[in-house]
Amino acid sequence: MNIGQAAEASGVSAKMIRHYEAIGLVPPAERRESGYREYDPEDVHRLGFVRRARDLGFSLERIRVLLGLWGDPGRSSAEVKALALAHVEELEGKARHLREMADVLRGLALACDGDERPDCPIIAGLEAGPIPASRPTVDWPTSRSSSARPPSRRSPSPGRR
Amino acid sequence: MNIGQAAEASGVSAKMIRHYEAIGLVPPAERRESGYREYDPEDVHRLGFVRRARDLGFSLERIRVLLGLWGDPGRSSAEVKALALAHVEELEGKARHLREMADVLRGLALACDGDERPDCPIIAGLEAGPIPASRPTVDWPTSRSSSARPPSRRSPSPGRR
DNA sequence: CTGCGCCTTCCCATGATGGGAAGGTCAACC
DNA sequence: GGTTGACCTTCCCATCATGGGAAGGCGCAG
Repeated sequence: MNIGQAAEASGVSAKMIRHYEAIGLVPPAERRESGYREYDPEDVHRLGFVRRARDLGFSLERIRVLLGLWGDPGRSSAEVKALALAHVEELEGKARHLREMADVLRGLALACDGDERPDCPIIAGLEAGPIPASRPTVDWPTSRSSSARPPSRRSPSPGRR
Repeated sequence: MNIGQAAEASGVSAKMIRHYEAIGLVPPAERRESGYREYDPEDVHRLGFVRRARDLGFSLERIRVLLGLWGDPGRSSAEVKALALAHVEELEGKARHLREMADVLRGLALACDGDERPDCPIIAGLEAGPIPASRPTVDWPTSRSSSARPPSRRSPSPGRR
């Protein structure tokens, strides 16, 4: 079958199939005399494996390892499990991070009236670091009128250039 | 102050400060005769705003909007709140997605003995379709000999597309 | 033979960030 | 003064996974 059919059958786009071949994630497909790639069910099966691993959030590099384990008759399920659990940790870490950001932002939004007035704790929070424990927003000598209307046009610095 | 100092004070790397300037996220910095960029506290303040917005997961394009709202005396807090809440939704959606993937994978891992034997439901799950419990019999020639592609059989269905 | 759809390769773009090279500037120290 | 080392400048490349599109070749129905 052609790459288009393999793509449809596996759920991996033709573009990606070529890419996976180019980076050596999957073995180079057979070629017909015309140069067309030729796929058999085994190839499609492998591509489906890759797609499902992607669907579970595995990076291509990890999938490379998974493919190796898949094809290794002497693999131990422990290896696979360890890889999977490490990945689970990673996914959960990312999810936690996203949720934390969402929580902080929702906290700010809750304090925001959401009316027609400009006063807004969300903006205020972004202005003066609500995010705990990151970097203390240096209290630079706000000598000039910079404490209220920041994004105004550039104020003329004395001298220079 | 130089870009390095502005970077340290704002928590945004010098590299990124230049980048933000290049894409027009922040106004071009003043230049000294030498070509060095010159930053004042207001610039640092704005960079800090950007960094905190990034820390909350806003994309640079959204931060562009936020900066506009920040500097707009006529903004309504409702606008800001709407933007923030939309972003919260997005963050939570992503978090949910990650968590779902993690759950599925952990489910597979729980079913995996993790011993010396090669049998592994994780691999099996990746091999065959949708994760749940269903298992459409896979009877492809799963010869794991890596590249023994036996029958280069011609696909009998000519009508492409 | 024509026409159309598929295939090929090659280049470019995304978003946010960083690495590093080649060369200019600043400030301090002897 | 001269040297040195830290800093700055621009420019290009890489990441990660994916896609868009151009230019040209192949396959098959009509």
